[in-house]
Amino acid sequence: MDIAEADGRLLDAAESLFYEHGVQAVGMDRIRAASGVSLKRLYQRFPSKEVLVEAYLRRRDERWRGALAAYVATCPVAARPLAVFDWLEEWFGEPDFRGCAFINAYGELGTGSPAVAEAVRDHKAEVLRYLTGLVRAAGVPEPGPVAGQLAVLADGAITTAAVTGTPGAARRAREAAAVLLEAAGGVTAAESGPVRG
Amino acid sequence: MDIAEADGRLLDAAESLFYEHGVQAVGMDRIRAASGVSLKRLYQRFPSKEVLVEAYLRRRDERWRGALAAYVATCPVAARPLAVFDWLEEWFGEPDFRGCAFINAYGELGTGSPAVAEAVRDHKAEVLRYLTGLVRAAGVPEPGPVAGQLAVLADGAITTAAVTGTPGAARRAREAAAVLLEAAGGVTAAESGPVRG
DNA sequence: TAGCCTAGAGAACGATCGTTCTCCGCGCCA
DNA sequence: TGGCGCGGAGAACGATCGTTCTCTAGGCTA
Repeated sequence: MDIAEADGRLLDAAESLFYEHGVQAVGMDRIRAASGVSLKRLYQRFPSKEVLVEAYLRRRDERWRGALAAYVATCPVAARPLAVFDWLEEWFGEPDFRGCAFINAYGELGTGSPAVAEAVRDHKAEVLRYLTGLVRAAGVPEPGPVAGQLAVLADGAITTAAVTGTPGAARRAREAAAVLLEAAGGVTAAESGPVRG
Repeated sequence: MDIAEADGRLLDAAESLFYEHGVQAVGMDRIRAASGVSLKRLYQRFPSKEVLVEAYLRRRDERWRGALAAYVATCPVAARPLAVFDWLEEWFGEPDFRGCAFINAYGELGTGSPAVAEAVRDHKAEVLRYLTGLVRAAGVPEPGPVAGQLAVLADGAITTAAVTGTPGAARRAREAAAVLLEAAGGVTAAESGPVRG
């Protein structure tokens, strides 16, 4: 097993275990068992648990935003801001959905680990940047405020869906986003039609 | 020290420590030290950490909703749904603000503790009930959907404010709520004026 | 004043944590 | 083929966890 594969296995195991059970509830030995990588190699590649947690968050950030962007890119430009919420609804329906990995990690470790806190802030900032681009491309003249509102709606939908265990919050957030986009933009984004349902 | 005072001191210590550092990062002995209540009495009143955590969440739920309702009740009926976000903004500015205690606890313990998960769900359900009453009293003919949207906005604002460390998300959420209320209601709730600023 | 119940202080217990160390077996180079 | 070094398995270490137990001091009743 080369280094790249070991890293991949470790981060795969870390992601599924940390996301499902929380960071503190998962010991390093459990990650060794799930990954099949020895403890020695684990500590060679990630010299402490905090480093592994940060690496887990940063890789998840890239993958999560990549999956979102790939879905959204299949929609016409004017429909893309609302398509974000369609993608969220699909995500909420997945059996292992457990809320926002970043908010969960921040709540658990934010005060104790500056590295984790920064990774979480970076993720949220990137998402806001991405949403701002979508809103601007959809024709809203001043995209900043609306993108911020959409980001708040998305975060709220994620946490609500996690706690209730149902994906309904995505629909409510989508409808709210449609109203906000129509109120703020010169384009009738809300009328561009639901991508799903 | 009688039982009531011991309970109060234990829950005070549990709340400040669990909320600031997370549940798993705080040991029972630290709660003993912060409360001044002996370990023996602690376990007499709360026979396990999970019981203490659930009691902490349920007391915080009552206090949190009580403080919100007390603030909102000082505003005219039509302005109350938006006053919720003014109260959030004040809360976000407090130095010990650390996000939503319930979402944090759920992210940390939700999959491992059904009692905690239920306490979190109960809290969110009570908040939604409260918001629905506010929206109905403000004259919106069908308050359910809008109240759900406001709940999503509030949760999103809380998590965004926690991660960014700034209270600006409350303003964005308030503006979004104003648009949604005006779009849905027969009353010009958005025009009832900001309570602050 | 003598005996008993309660409560507090803190040691003790077994488990588990993050991290390091030991030991052993297998593959590479002379 | 023989010595060497890297990697895996897992024991070991010190710390800390949730929980229980021991010991002692003090207030109440007879």
